[in-house]
Amino acid sequence: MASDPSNLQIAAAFDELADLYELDGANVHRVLAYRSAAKAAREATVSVAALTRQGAVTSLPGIGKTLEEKIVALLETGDIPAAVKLRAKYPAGLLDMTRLPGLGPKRARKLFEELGIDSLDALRAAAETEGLRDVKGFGAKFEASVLSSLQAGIGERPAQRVLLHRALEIGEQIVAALREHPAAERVELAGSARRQADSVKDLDIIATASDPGALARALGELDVIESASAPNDTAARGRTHTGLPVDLRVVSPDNFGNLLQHFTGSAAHNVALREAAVRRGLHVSEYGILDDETGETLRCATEEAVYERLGLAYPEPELRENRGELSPGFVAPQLVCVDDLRGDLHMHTRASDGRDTIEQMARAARDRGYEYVAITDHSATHGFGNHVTPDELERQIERVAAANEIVEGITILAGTETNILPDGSPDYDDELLARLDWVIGSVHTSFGMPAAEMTKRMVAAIEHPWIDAIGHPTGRKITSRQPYALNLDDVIAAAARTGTMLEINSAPDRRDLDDVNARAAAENGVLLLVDSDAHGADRLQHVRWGIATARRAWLTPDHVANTRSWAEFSALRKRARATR
DNA sequence: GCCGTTTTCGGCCCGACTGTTTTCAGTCG
Repeated sequence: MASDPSNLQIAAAFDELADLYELDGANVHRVLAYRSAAKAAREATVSVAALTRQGAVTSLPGIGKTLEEKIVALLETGDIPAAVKLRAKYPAGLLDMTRLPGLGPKRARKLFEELGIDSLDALRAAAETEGLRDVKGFGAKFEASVLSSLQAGIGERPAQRVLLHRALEIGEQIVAALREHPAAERVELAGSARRQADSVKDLDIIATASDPGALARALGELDVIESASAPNDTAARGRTHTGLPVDLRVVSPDNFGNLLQHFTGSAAHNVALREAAVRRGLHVSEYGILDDETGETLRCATEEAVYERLGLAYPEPELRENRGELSPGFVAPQLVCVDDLRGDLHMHTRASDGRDTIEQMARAARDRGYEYVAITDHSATHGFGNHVTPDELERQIERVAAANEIVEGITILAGTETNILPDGSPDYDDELLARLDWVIGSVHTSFGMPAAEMTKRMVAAIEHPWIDAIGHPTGRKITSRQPYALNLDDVIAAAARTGTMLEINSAPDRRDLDDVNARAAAENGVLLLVDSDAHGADRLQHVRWGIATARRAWLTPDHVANTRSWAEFSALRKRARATR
């Protein structure tokens, strides 16, 4: 029997239903209910399928009786009857069509019903023969826009998202350059980049200036900008040479807080914020806060003023995802930051696929202010010529001992990133693992196992007496690889039970665990690690991305094991507890 | 379709832009 659908699969089913109902012309709030349920499933910290079997799924926000029935159908039959019915009614090509600018579900459906257009190809053909203008509400400009969009490849695939580190590399340059401009006063990055999301689709910048028009025009003159237009004195829109859209808004200083808050989002946060405001007789927009009673609009120079007027504690941008930061009892956590880290427990050297030596890595770590590092090269079965045989690992232990003599001011741990074999065992003998100072276990092979087997494999590794931590626990790559099938609630429970740490791997394309799962782990008493997984000394700084995820997971320094001193951290390792 | 200091029905965020219209619905962020 097939295994239960994952939370991501259930979320995808709800998103599909939202799309289909929207095409079907359903009430917008009903469509929103499905999208909100998809978000709830995506962000649930336990298995939604399991929750459904326990009859408790309606405890999730936005999931009621009807959606519960839909999940039950998905569990029992593998599909949802309403989706089957609607798929038969609306060809999949209609959804591709709605990716074109100016063509939403209503208009796509109209073209389908009146002209039988059911794909991008059919749409192109109709636009080329000027057939679209026969339909009321469509004209020549729309035909031209369709052809131009298709020419540009829009619609072929969903809009490309750029990994955060790539976007910030450019975004921070743009902000720094604009700040240098003589007309600039305040310049801040907003949007998902400011929230440190996994990936972004554009950059939003909010500014104040003594000469707004001059600053707006300055965007187009930056080296990183390929082309830009400044339609008026308060806005500019451009594109970087890498194709990333950039929006700049220049606002009056007494309104800066409203705009920055509005454009930082997230959309879900802003919707919930405005709903909370309405309950207090207030209406929030990017222009201010309108008071029903007085009819007056309060303009805010700072974001803090916006939240204060609404009677809400100020949430750091990383928390603004409507995951509890607007709840009445919200108390802003003291989020962990890069400077809190005192060690890095996952990095590679030339012994496997790293570029630098043990000493180089250790010196670079010491220069960052760390007290300890673990050298964790890939293990015996890693392959690609990057593996460390058992003999080689013994020599590596000696090399680490030697490096400890040479490099002062930091403790270097002899470690490994051992492969977790399909049966859950590590690929070195226990005696060898016992001689190390530190062991990370990671899955690098057999990603395709069913959830039940993969979970068993992972739990076995967690229960291993010498495996201190699990590296990149879900195997996801943000834009290129789905996490492997895994019951993370079982993994988290096992980690909590055994005192095994779970890593937030900081590689910018991993950030694994992700924000939602890392938060769940912490809430269940698991200690998280923020590791660089650096393959060179210049990559130790990647912890910035792991810290970004940790902050989005609401983590304080207490939740992160490697914010502790060596004396404290050392005692948390399984080998230290075993010999106590 | 969800939800409840507006509790079992009737609400459910805000504003700009656009093309096609003669006053706005649909789309977008």
